[in-house]
Amino acid sequence: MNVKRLLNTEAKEQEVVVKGWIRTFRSNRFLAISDGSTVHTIQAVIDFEKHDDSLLKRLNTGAAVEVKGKLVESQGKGQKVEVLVSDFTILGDADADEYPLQPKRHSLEFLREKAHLRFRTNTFGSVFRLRHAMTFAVHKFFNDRDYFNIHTPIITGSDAEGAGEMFHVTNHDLNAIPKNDKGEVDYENDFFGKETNLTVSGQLEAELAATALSKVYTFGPTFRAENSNTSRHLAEFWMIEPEVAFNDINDNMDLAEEFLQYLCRYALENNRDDVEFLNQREIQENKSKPQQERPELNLIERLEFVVNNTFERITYTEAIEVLQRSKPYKKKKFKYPVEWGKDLQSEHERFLVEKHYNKPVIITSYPASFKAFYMRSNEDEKTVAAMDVLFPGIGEIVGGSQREERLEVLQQKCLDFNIPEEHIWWYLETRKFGTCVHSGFGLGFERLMMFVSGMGNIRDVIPFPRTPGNAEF
RNA sequence: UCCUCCUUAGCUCAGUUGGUUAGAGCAUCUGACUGUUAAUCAGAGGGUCCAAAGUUCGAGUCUUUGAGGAGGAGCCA
Repeated sequence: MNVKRLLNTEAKEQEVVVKGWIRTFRSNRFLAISDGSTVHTIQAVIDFEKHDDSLLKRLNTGAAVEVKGKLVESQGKGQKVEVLVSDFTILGDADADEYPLQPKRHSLEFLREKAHLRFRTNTFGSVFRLRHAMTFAVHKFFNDRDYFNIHTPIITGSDAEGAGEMFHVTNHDLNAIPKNDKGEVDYENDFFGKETNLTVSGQLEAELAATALSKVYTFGPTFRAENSNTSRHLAEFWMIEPEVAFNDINDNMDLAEEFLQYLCRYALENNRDDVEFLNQREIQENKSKPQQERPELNLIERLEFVVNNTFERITYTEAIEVLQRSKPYKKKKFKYPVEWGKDLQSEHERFLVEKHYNKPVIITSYPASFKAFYMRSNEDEKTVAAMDVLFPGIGEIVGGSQREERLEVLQQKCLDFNIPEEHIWWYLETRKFGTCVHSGFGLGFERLMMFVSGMGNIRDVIPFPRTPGNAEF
């Protein structure tokens, strides 16, 4: 039985076996053992007079142990039950001189460099249990609503997405790259016979499936070779992309809102221990920050806020008007200009979400010029049926749109965006045969994880982050 | 890629205007104590002050360059 189940077991002096790793050994008597099944440890009480001193000395933080004994009600105050140890075995030593994790606070930066061991801390244990729960909740949400999970390719020959810089995939000898007559790289004789990359989005392929299975979603790894050095970007991340036939942009917004609320509620209801631990961690961390930088709501309050409030829905044009009427605009506090046709900057989004509306905001109908080719043109022909969901502290957590389903309009867009039709002939054929209104969006899984865990750096919500200059482990 | 900041003991951090032998807490080791909750108490050991070059009688402290890290911007999820 694991620690999580043992802690919820009635103590009747029954014989139990616990295997796990030592967190602390206090007073030569009290062993706190974690097996990762829960944020809590189980206390094992050792009668030190009955055991060899040299054996007790090896009960260091980090060592793997097996203890046998009776499960009894605890005499102490911190826990309900504990194990009265009759026998214990040290399965794996952890030399206290060398083991880097001590029963004290470590910085997240330090633990990031010890990513192979950071699973053993309370914080990362909670984060990664929560990550599993969110993964499960994503699949449950869609499965319960008759969606089908589609595995879109990770290696792609499609270069039409334009979502960002791509990592090349090749089998060529990089020290002697074969060139063709024109002096260009000879992809014809490469493994796939054409230029290939790691996917930046499964959306185009998901659309193919949606135009037959109606309701589909992808949940897979995504790669961007952008040189982005921020706390919100990774070179390798996981993205969820639902795509739904016959949904228009409003249905799409409804879906995104319901989905995000479901996930936040799931964390609160099913991972209460971990969320509460992370809530306390954040409160402790904020104590050392100046009052201004502390969030108004704590983690649990923020999750409850999302669950209990509808998202504000405004158009890009309305957002510009709100910003132009705002105090920071009039006092010239914004660094970047606010005018129709200019993209919203982080400072503008933050103002709308964190100051003006003070709740999640969905912005729609962006000018076509700074959105992707596949987004559906609105009647005004200046804007497209795009939507961004903005969250406090995170910024853009969801980006999506109604897709352009009219073949001629899409062909014209390809021309405008310099996308050769022969590159995406297969995509265009969905518009040629039985085309239909359809919509979808992308949710960055790690951005969601930042929100539900309260972690401020995206590198701390994925086990082994991939960022520019770092692919350790 | 750009801007700003940081790098001092195993970890978290102090270190004043450039001035003798660079400090604290935790961890480690030795001992005491033994129903503790990051146990407590006493003592001890532990430093290439990120690297290189420079200014200076003298550099942890000032300058330049480099490396690593963080925050912000851009791009986005």
